Amino acid sequence: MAATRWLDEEETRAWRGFLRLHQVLRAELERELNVDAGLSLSDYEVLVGLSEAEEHRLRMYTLAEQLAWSRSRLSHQVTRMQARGLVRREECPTDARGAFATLTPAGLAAIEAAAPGHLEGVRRHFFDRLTSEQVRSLAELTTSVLGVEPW
Amino acid sequence: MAATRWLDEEETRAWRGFLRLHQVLRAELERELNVDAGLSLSDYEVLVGLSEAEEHRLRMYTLAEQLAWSRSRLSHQVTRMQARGLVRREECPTDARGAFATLTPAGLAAIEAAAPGHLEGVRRHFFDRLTSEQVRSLAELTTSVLGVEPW
DNA sequence: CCAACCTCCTTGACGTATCAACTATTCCGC
DNA sequence: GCGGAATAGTTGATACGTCAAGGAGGTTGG
Repeated sequence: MAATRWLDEEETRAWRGFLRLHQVLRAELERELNVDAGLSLSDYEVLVGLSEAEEHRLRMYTLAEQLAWSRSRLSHQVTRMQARGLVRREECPTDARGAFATLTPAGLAAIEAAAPGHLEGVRRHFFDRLTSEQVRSLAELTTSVLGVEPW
Repeated sequence: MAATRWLDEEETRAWRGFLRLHQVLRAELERELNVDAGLSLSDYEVLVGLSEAEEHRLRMYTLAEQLAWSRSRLSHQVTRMQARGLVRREECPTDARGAFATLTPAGLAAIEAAAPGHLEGVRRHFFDRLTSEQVRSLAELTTSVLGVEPW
C-alpha cells in the first residue's frame, strides 16, 4: 500500500472549485428553472434527450446511458413525469422486456417554453464570465477525463 | 425581450461535458466512499469542514456558507450525522440563537480513515487524466466564474 | 425601551437519488 | 431446444435536498 498521494495546492483549488462551481450553478439554475417553468433540472434533461430523439422517443436503457443515469433513477423519474403528463411509456414491439419513453405534446411544449430562459441563465451565470479560450479548454478537459464526447 | 442566445457547438460541448463529468465523478466517488468508509460525499464534506476548523467546530451558518449549502440542508445533514455519532451540536454562549456543530472523536476517526482512499479515487478518476496545465486552467476557470477562491 | 425587523436555526412535506431485490425476457453454448 | 447467464426494466426502502413556514433571539431607530 503506497503512501497517500495528497493533493497539492493547485489541485485542491481545482477540485474544490469544480465541486463548488457545480453546486452553485446547479442550485441557481434549478431554482430559476423551477420558478420560470415548473421543471426540475432532471425533468429538463429527460425532456432534452427525448426532444432530440427520432420520433421523440427512446428506449429506457438508451436514455439512461445518454444521461449517464442508472436505470432505476430514470424509471423513477419517468414515473413522476408520466404522472404530470410530460412523457408516456410505450411497449417495444421487438423486445418484450423493453420500454420506450415518449415525449407527449405537453412535454414538447414544456421544453420549448423552458429552453430559452434556461439557456439564458446558463449564459448569464457561466459563459458570460468565461473567455472563449476557457470554454475551449473546458470542453477538452471533459473529453480528456470522460474519454468520449459528452453525448 | 431579446432573441434567445443559443449555445454554439463548443459551448454545448463544454456545458454538457461539465454536467456529465460532475455526474460521473460524483457517482463513482460516492459509491467508493460508501463502500470503503460508509460515508456519503455530503458526510465527507461536513467532516472535512469541521476537521479543518479551530477546535473542530463551526457555527452552523459559517459551515453552511463555506460549503455553499442552505442552512436547511446543513441542519438536516447534521441531524443525520449526529444520530450516527459523527458530530455533536453545541449551544453558542455569545448568541443564544446560534449553534455549533462539533466533530466527535468518532467523526475525526471516520474522516482520517476515509481521506486517503477518497483522495486516491479523486486522483485515479480525475487528476491522473489531466495535464498540470489543464489543472491550472480549471482552477482559474472556477475562480473566474465564482469570483472567489473556493474556500 | 419597545416595536418592527432581521438573523440563526429547525421542522415537515415533498420531490429526488441510490441500492438491493425482483420479474420478465432474451441470448448463448451445447 | 433447453438451461444458465445476461439484459431491460420496476419497485420499495432509505437517504438526501429544497422550499415554505415558524420559533426564538438579536438589533435598531424613534
